Amino acid sequence: MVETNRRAENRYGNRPTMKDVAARAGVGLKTVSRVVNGESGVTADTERRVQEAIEALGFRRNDSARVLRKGRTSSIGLVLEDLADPFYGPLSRAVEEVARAHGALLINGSSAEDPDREQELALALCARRVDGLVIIPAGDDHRYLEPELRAGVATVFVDRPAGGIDADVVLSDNYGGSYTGTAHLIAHGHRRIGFIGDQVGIHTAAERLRGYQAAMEDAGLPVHESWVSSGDTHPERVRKAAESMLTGSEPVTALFAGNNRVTVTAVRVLAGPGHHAALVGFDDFELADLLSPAVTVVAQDSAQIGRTAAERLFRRLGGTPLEAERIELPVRLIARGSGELPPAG
Amino acid sequence: MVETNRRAENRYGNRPTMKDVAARAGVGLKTVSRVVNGESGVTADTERRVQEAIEALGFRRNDSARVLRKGRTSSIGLVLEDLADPFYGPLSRAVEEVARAHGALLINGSSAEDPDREQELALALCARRVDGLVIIPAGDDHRYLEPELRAGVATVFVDRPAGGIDADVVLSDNYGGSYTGTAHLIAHGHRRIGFIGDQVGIHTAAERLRGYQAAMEDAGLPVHESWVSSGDTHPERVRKAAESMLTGSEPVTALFAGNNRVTVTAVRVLAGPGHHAALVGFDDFELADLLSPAVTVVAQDSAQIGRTAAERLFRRLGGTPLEAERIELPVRLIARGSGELPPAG
DNA sequence: CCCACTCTTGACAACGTTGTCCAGGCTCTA
DNA sequence: TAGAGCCTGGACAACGTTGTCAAGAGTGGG
Repeated sequence: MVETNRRAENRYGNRPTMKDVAARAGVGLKTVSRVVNGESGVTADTERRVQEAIEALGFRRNDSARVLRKGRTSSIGLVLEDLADPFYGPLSRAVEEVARAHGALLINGSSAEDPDREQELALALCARRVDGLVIIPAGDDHRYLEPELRAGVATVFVDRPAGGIDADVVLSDNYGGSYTGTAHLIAHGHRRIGFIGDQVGIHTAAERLRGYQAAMEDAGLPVHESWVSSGDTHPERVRKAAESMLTGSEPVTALFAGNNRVTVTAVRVLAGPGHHAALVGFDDFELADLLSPAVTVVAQDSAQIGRTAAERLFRRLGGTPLEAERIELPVRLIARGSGELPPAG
Repeated sequence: MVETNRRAENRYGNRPTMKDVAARAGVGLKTVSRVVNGESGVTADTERRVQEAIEALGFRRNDSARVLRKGRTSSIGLVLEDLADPFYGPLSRAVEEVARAHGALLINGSSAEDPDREQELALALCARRVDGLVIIPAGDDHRYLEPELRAGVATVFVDRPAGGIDADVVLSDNYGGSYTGTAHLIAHGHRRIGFIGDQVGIHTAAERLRGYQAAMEDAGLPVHESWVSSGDTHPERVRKAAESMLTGSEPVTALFAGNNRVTVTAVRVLAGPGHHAALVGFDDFELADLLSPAVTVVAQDSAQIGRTAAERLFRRLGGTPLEAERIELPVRLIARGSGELPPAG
């Protein structure tokens, strides 16, 4: 009686177990296990009886118990910034596809760019004993993962290197892409070019800024301090930054936007009255080609990044011993028009 | 020796357990459990010793074992069509936020609109013993979930009702939205309006088609058979459909696009030379306001849909007994210009 | 006809955690 | 100072599964 109560309270629905199936089919526990896992060594007749019992009871194997016994969960974790960001959708999907090909499920969570939340999430995933982790870092100290790495949790970082630990990282050629994009503007006659990017604490943002600066310097162009704006990518801040660059005492004739969100805001500003400037943005986005002018971008392939990271992770899981490596993927300048506007005042 | 080997082979890294922590701290197993779970009844001194041992060994509780014992996983599953689709990003994120507020993790997977894959995923999630499921159906028979529902897995469907079982569903007013969008075109003088939608087997697609037809009928307008095209949303098919409607013997002067992917393709077609027509699309999309003409849409709030579904799910998990319910969320016509083009030939 | 072998089957322990329950030591009061 | 009561800590079983191992049934060859 007490036993019954406890079960009814604690557990949902009191699901049938292999024991129940075994009892109903009149076979041993292990035989049920064999059938459920498609192992050999069960006669057709026995298997049929077991299958019938499974059907009748609506049995479904409890993977928690299985995991406990086997030590592998066949699931991997993905910590990203924001699932709703169009950059991460394809990335996440690509990771999922690779995981699926390896028979693994994907558990993911958004850090909302908060380092504490990143850590909380990553550790929660480790507590679930995911086999591996793909992390898009929000923070810059990942020593909290040391025990996990030692315990064999395969870990690959994406978009930015890990801080304080030695781990794989897959990222785009941010510096080179930014350099190329800026050079594109210079090649079309621009000499006063503004840069609006994300907070410099973020690795990608810093790299992209560096690429812009190098391109300017290599072209012998000065960079007026009012031409560089780094900070959060909130539309209002970006809008103000863009407007002051376009109307200041040293007005720019072109803008380089440090990421997709900045680019979109920049497009909106430039669509406003009286603002004419060329534009190149980092990250491609849907419909960029249909705007007028169509927006020239430095495109990174987020699906490719996700795929690369996930494949690396499964190679590690497969047992291949690998040194921590930095894998840099190329980016591609897609010229569509907005970068070719002449710097006519 | 044999024991050691087995562990080293099967398990990753041989993580420390509470037993190891207990041994190192010189306390009992249960005391470690108490410290880890923040339970009372442990002196400050004992707690400190245990904490030190945890730090030193890099112990992290194994949630699989915990789940096995407790019967609840504090995780929910989300089965959607494609994480990379911009409609599902915000939805997924919203579900995640609600889950987070309830201390649960989100496991998600893409069905790729394949019913078999949907089932495979949903059942895999059930095997992990997720506490609840949010499903965007790809198939139309969900009786395979009956044992799970009986076992207490809270389940909420999104976007389309479940087939063959009695379950909650959260969806947009597809019929009404489509009716309103079509009526908007009619109000601006269009009499020959084409409809391009997804496969009619899909509930939302059928409802939207119905809305279009009703609006036409209520306005006393005939619907020429060549004006309706249903099928997959592959750009090439949509492009052909649109072009034949625009250039056929009964050319349309306006298009109603049944979902965001169709809308985008339609925009591309209309941007081509010689094609002039008004356009209203179902689903809003980023930058719709920056195109020329800006695209008028019937917008559904995917984040709101996700939030509503997840909240419903957690109310069920909280123990509130609820009848299966159909929750229909309103949609909103956002007039931006492309719907107001006059039907001038 | 018996032995050796194979094939099927089931008993049992273990995975790492938490709930139950009891023991021992302490404090406080009469 | 003895007894009652409280607080801390630990032994043990159980969660549902799988790996190990051994027993029993059946088969074929000598």
